[in-house]
Amino acid sequence: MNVEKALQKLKEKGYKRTKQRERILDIFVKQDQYIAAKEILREIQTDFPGVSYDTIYRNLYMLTDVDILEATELGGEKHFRLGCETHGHHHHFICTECGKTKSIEFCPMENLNESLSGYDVENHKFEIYGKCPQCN
Amino acid sequence: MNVEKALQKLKEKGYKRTKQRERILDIFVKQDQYIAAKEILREIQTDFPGVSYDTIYRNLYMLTDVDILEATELGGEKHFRLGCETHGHHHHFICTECGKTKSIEFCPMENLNESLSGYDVENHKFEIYGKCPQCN
DNA sequence: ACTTTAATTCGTAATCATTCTTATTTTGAG
DNA sequence: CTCAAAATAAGAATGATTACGAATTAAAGT
Repeated sequence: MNVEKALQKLKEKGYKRTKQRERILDIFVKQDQYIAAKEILREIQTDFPGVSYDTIYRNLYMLTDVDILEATELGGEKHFRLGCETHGHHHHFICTECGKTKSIEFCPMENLNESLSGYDVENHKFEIYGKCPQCN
Repeated sequence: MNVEKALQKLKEKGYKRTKQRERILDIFVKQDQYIAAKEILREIQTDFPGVSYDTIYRNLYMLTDVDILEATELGGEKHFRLGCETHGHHHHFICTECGKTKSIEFCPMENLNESLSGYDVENHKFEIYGKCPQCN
């Protein structure tokens, strides 16, 4: 996924192209890791000193909504990363030091259909935390 | 796990017995589900109108520390429940309606040791969300 | 290019969970 | 009973997130 492709997708959905949005997308395309809202803000302020949290959050949630970003909660803060489109459903190892991730091409839900009969499964979360080889 | 057993465990670790602590434990023993700090506060205030959040959090964290409670983050809020001592490491289905849980006696980490060589795994989270048979 | 209109952003205030601080109270050992 | 350590109360502080009115801007049509 690159910035232009993402903006194209947004256009199809009726969202406008703004400098701030381009910049936000740019950050995610360049960094393959989970990023907190405040880091996005800090990064963007170098170009747009006036951006507000409202703009950051509104865009992050919107981008997550249209499946350009993925969101997760790390240590009480929401973090976002570019969605992986190369493969289907999967999970992540997440480095608690640098935020970089490694895809885990395995979903534990495959193993336990029968043990949840009677339950309406809506969602699940499987994340592995630790230090990546670089940070270790 | 019952209240007396828990208090006994605390005594062994050098923690004192207080009315507030008894009451907190009581709530967890009676409710087999994840509970947010504010719900604990509300419940306790019927008996101790003056309890502060400080007391709640201090105790919840302490009880988690000594493995009497388990903690997880649900929707940006920390939630706690009585630890399941009848079995070892396991995971949970969590009802998003009532907070009740069902133990999942299966850990996905067993399946992927080799794919994470070079990574220092510190922790993991596997939770299934949905509606339990009663709420469904 | 100009106008219109709705989307978007800015600036700031409000909210909510959690943590911190200080003074006071309680517990349990001796 | 006395005392020191532990625990609590009360409220302020913090930090992430959300909300909102006013101002700006993108883009679609004229």
